Amino acid sequence: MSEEKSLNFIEEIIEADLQSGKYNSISTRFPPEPNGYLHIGHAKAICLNFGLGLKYGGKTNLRFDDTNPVTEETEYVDSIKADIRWLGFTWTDELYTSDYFDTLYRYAVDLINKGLAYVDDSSAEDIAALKGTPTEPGKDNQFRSRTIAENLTLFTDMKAGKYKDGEKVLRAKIDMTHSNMLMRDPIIYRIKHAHHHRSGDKWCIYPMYDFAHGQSDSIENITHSICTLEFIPHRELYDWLIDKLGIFPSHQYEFARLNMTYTVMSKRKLLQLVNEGHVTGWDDPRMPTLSAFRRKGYTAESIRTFCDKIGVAKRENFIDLSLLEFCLREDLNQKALRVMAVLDPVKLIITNYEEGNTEILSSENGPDEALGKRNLSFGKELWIEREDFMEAPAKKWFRLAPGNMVRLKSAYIVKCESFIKDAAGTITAIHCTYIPESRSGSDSSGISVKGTIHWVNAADAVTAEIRLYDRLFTSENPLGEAGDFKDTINPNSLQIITNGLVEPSLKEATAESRYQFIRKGYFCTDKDSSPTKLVFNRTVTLKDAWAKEVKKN
RNA sequence: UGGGUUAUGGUGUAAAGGUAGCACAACAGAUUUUGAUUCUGUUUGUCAAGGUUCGAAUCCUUGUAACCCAACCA
Repeated sequence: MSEEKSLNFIEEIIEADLQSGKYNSISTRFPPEPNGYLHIGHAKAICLNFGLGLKYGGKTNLRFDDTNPVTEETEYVDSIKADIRWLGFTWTDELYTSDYFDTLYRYAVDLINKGLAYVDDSSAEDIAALKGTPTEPGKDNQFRSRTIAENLTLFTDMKAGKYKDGEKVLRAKIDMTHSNMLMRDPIIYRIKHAHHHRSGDKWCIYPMYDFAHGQSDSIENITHSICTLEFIPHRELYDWLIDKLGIFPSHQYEFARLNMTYTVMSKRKLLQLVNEGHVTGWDDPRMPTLSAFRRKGYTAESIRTFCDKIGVAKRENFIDLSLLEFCLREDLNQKALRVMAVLDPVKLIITNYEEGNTEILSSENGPDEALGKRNLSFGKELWIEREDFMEAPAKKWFRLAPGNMVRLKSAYIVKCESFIKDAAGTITAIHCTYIPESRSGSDSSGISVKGTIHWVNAADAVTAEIRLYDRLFTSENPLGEAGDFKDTINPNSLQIITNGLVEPSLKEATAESRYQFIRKGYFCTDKDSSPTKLVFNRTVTLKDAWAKEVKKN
């Protein structure tokens, strides 16, 4: 029986609210600013918000928090929608804070009329100077005492475009000595003569986050507004504004954002990686963005499982990348078709196999019989992985070595008789004999070997480009290192193999098809791939007990 | 040194005064035509010090540590 999963603290709050009759149903929202691509940290918030909506039969809106026209673009809006859909969630309503600009403006006027907001002519520096510090209270300035009528006129003029950027701001009149810095008369409207991706040039004043977010939640009747820990200090202002405006009381709850080893999760830093060319774009498979994970071959299912496993709490966390990879492998192990591909080929010649002979062998497509079988051709000359041969075998080595026997996956047992080296010492061919009675499925040889290796038939192998991705940073915690986080960028995060050889069944591979290249890892067709030039991305390696063995010695 | 938030194995996350559990990681073994998968087992923990109690991760006291807050960003 499935064990009862304990509730996270937000589910506990919701169940209590539902039980007490505070709400009959709940509403949540996912509120990204369209100023970048979604990353794995957003996936946690998406799974939380949409998951809650699904679990408690409530609605979950997608709301673009687009109050800053200079950073936001339609490209980002589109990518965000695509990523959420890919993750497998459907929003109730697609909304934009910019659609509330008229309402928000009325709210601001309302605040002025209540004597709770004023227009301030100070410069940014002057405002900062009078704001005080966490340990020292701030001070009032002369603009704070303007009359309601004057404030109304000035604010109308701000809206009408009579002032330049930065000349004036509208501030909430709260308390310049408040212990919470955010309550020291926060700026709620600023002047920006900028083109907005949706409202165009209609506005030259834009509300700040604090004057838009809670109000938008309220307008949408969001019951549980979930955000990350750093917004805790904002909650007091969030509640203050809702109270003074007398609008629907949404409530804010905060959880700890996701941090993960070997990556960074801030949009600003990711943008830097893109702009400075450390990666090829937001969907470069080394990025922690959802579009990058998708391109690299991750399944949406695995990311959802991951988000479920990491839980939701209020304490700072630092999750092992290996947990994500575990979720991925667990899923891919079920789904990925098994095929053979040789990344670093060396020729294997079966000396006792008849010249020109070809036979068709059958191989399973995966551990699940439902995945079926496919045919493979086999002949005298094959390609095998260079690293599967060792001239002087190590301890516990059970792959190919002089005099050693291994099985060629789904084919025959072969014995290494000799090998050829060129002048530079590189092995150019390995000569084997095969055991005709050892054919897979009808093995009567009675021989058992410890090693099984993959191969492709030289007669019909197809060349492919194979991109091997590794973590982007060498440090577990790039931000924790002294110096710039970019100093820890892994110089070997991408290795491109141009002459990989894959079995011919892969010729028909379509974009985002997922495979397991037997013994090498999970791979997926890249969007750059075409029938004339196959390109595969390594999604993740297989667990490798041999590599560990080697490391130990 | 103002205010706020948080402390449970290496990493996450449970335990609502009553057996510190689960997952990942690590380690050992079995199975294996992928050194994969699967299976079995092992190691490791309540921030500290006091107190209340038959009994404390949980309650109380006093400390300690980490994180957040001084953008006309969100």
